[in-house]
Amino acid sequence: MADTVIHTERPLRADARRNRERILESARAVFAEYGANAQIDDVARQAGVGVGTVYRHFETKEALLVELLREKFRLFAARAREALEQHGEPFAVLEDLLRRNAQTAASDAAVQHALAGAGENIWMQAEAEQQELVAVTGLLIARARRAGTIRQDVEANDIAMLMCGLCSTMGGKPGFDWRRHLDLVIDMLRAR
Amino acid sequence: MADTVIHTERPLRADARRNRERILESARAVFAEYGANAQIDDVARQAGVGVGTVYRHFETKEALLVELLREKFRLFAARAREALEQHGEPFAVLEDLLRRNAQTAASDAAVQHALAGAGENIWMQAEAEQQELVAVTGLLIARARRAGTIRQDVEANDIAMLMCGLCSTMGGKPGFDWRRHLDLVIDMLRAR
DNA sequence: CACTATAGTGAACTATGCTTCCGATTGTCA
DNA sequence: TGACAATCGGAAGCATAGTTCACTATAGTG
Repeated sequence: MADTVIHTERPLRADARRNRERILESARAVFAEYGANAQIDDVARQAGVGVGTVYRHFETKEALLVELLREKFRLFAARAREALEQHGEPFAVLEDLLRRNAQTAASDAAVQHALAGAGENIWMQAEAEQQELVAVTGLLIARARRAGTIRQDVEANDIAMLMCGLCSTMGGKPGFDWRRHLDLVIDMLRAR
Repeated sequence: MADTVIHTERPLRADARRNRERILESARAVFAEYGANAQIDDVARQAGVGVGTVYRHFETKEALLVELLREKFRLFAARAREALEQHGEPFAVLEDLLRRNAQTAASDAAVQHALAGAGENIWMQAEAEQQELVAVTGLLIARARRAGTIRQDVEANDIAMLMCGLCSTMGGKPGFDWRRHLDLVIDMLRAR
């Protein structure tokens, strides 16, 4: 709503388009490494532009973070759609998807932050993309359910919650090994 | 370590003792309701003391949050020890414990925040208490394992991670129902 | 009851980091 | 190429919230 730009969008000037892309690129890197606490100034510096330029392209810092989270959800959804094309054993396909997504989340502190619970606001603003992801995941689950290889009572939102939970263990708390934990969780999802 | 006060502690003056208790009480309430973002000023106001007084008792805001988290871990550990005394079916005892702890976490936004991944620093400073909790949980698991009612490959840290994960789903993200999720998780822990 | 060490108070200070603003630049188009 | 609108830059402006400190109040003690 707040970002549904209406006024007929004229094409961006060449330099503006270039800068917008650079800013997103740097933001991806900076927030991935330092989490949502990284500063706009850092993003700007890394992109080789002034802060003002960042603000020309993104209303607020939050808007930038939201855009990045949306990107990630879109990526996850795209992967899920791909998975849907595959003809292997449905549970195995799902498992592979989860592992890949976990790996992606593990290398992005901002995503962990958003999924792990803090960053409510940001999550909310990416709801459409998240819903889309849940929808596709639902199809994958349905298929595995039909094959009888996944617990019958698992729903798409459970997968979402488990992945969010997994993200909350990625921060490096001593004794916590998310890979091991993911192995367990995946095995727990299997049909008995 | 950082808080192992050495200089022979003389007993607090009566008003100081009273205020310290009031501050903790208010902090529990305020942080539980508004999370770790609540302000020291709010804690002070609620406690009916000046900010300076809060700082007389707690070096920093973080120190206060750490103390509260420690309290929670001590509570969880105490419950776990109680559970160890009980003679019911070991898995059922563990299940009951998890449900009660989840409920406690659900009513405390600061705990959710700390467990869900943000608040690394705070978590680290409560490590001793957390380790103690993991240790006792280990005993409960061992018992259930002997009874053959829990998955043989579950470890105490897995329970910890699952609970942290659960906390990350409590923030009220649309479509996420932590109670339902807990039911699933608990059932997934059962021996096949 | 007087004295003093301990404790309390809260306005002021400070640090951090997001956001704005306006003069300088630069693409675009006639 | 000239003109101008779009864009950029980054110092300065603000807002927030944690923390300090100089002064006042009071519990404990002889």
